[in-house]
Amino acid sequence: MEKYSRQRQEILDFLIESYDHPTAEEIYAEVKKRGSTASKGTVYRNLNFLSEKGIIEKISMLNGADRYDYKKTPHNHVICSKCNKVFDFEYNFNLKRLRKSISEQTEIEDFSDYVIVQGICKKCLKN
Amino acid sequence: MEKYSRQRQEILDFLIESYDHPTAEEIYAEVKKRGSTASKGTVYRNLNFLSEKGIIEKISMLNGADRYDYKKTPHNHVICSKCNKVFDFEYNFNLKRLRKSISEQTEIEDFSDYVIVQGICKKCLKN
DNA sequence: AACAAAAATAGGAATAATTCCTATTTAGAA
DNA sequence: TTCTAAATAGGAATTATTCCTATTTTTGTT
Repeated sequence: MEKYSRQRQEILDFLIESYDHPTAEEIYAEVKKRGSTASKGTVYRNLNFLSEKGIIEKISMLNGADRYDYKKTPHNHVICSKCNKVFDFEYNFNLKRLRKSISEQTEIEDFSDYVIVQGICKKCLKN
Repeated sequence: MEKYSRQRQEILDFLIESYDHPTAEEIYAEVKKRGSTASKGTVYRNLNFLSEKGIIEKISMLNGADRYDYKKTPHNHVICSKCNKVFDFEYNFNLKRLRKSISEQTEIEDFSDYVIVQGICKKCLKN
């Protein structure tokens, strides 16, 4: 019996059409611009709600604010540790084998269906 | 011409013998306990310094403070998204193929030599 | 050993990101 | 339409981290 408030829907709608992994602040600014009454607290609460439900993904950054991504099709993330830009990539990890290996070595049992890699982007390499 | 101050050395020494990916706060508390004069600012400054040099790794958390890890031998991290515990694991990713694939799909060119996976640990699954 | 310059420190203020609080409003079920 | 749980607004509070500046330390040079 989910109560989907107007605000929650507006936040989700924006994420669905976003392709650039916005921060909570950016999401707040954009939905406000579009006329939403959502407060900052509401934005954070809903981002957490949606990511706990597995509808969106919260991406933890090495520096600066977390970013959010609607889970369209399964994909992985690679993050530039200098400028914080997040890129999507697809890759056929052998997930079954990977999970087996991890659960043999650690206490982790339930897995995300994506992987995170860090690196440095072309632009930042030049500077 | 590296200047390795006493404080920097104390911080690094503690990380070298740590196996549990402590936060800056925990590192600060522990080196203080051992008699270091290091201030919190110094701890943060040195953690950033050491991770920029590639000597330690800064691990970005989904919630709560970042964690730090001395780079002993190359290994990957899997993080429990509930309790934030970080586990090490080894896995033979085909890094060459993975990197080629990522750089074909994104702007990333320079890569970290490890991968991050998220999941939920046994203990948290029970609750 | 003494000196100078660059680098690093202490300690606290400032900032950034996020969560928490409470009175009010709203969504959805009956 | 009414009721109640859930959600909201808006701001205060908290947490994590960076920044600031006067002082101290380190290291290379004599």
